[in-house]
Amino acid sequence: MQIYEELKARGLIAQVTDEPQIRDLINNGGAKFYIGFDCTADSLTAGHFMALTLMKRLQMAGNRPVALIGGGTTMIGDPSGRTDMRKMLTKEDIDHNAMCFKRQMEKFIEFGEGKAEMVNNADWLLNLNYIELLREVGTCFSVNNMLRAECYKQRMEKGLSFLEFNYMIMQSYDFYYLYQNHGCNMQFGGDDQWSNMLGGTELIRRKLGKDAYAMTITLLTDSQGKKMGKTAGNAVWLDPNKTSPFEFYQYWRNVGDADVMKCIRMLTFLPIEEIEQMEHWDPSRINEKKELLAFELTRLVHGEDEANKAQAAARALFAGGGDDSNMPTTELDVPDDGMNIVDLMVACKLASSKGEARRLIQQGGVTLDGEKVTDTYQLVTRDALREGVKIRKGKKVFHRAVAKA
RNA sequence: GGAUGGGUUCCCGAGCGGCCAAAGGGAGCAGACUGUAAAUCUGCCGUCACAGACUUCGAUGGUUCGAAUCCAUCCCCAUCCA
Repeated sequence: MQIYEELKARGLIAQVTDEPQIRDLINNGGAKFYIGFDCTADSLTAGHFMALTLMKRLQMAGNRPVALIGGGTTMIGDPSGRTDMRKMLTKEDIDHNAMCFKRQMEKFIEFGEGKAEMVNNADWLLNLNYIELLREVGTCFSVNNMLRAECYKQRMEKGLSFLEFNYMIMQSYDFYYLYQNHGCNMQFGGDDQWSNMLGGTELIRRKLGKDAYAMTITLLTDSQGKKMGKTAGNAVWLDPNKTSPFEFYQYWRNVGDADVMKCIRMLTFLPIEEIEQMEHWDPSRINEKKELLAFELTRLVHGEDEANKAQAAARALFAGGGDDSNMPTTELDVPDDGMNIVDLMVACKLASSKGEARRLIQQGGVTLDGEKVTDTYQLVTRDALREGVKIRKGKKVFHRAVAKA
């Protein structure tokens, strides 16, 4: 099976500008494609992960990936899929974030001579001259058309600033620039990027009379149509300091039944034939699939060792057994007379306030070393903490607290 | 620049002088049921020294025994007019 067919079989392709051309191009390794990443945070998320896997898949098929870090576009902020303006980031924050992105990507994709390239659009966007730009590319954009784009339509009611309105032009310019200076003939992105991407192919056609291609990947949504890769409104990060490998594993271990196969198909590198086989597994093996998904993804992001540890920890905790050495742990400075359970929970970030910690205890949701906590004043001695105690919040959150040596 | 309607707790959205830490919904958390799933039901859902106290309703001042609610100024947003 060739790469285009494989992507299709995995359900990754959402929209394409010219299917026969694109198929031909990527199946023959003739594409040099880019994906842009706006650096709005200091770590990539599970959402970006899919884009990274796509780069890798295409790279394995002989195509050349270009990872574009949006040091320039982040200065503006993409209004697509947003109901209000993004927080404005400072140049320093953006640079810092771009560095973090770079480091994470390098772990996953091979950069270097003849391999993947990494560019930062700050390098060309930041020095643009307003009047020149207007005369050069401004003439190629029809405001009437832009306003018809879905991404702006949604914003017509809530309000859209001129700053954000220009995002599409900047992204289009990126493609135009990369086409000319890096030989990029294709752009990939999430399907919320579709109109921005078309802006680029259009610009290239008008300015250069050449064809460039665009293709979007299906956003990973759960069976209810919600974007995946978030817990409680927070992103699942790829940075182990922000989302530990254990938590990362757990996120995927807990996906809904209806979403497992979709995730395996879209995110893992298991051969497509093997995945088709799994479709026919007995329904009782559903948890096997979830473990497989969680393990595979953790392995890809954090490495084999971490994946093994996370899996061992999860099995120990949920299937009984004693190996709790890989549980998320907080080291604390403990006073001589010990710590109150409530304070302990706040210190371990298991509760965001003491009130919340108390509530959890009152509702019977807290277990300390296997014993249900009933008293909000319960003291945990320093000796106990020196050994380390196991706190369980609810059904699934396990945490170890240990006194600093 | 003018006219009108707005800015309420994570989000949407009621409240329009005391009964308001503020209806309702969503999200989230916990409990029950389960399979570390979904659906459902129950409870919780500003902070603390949790009896009670303290801080919050765009900002700042003011009126009042008392303000999210009234007044003034300012900032921001939407719609229409320029």
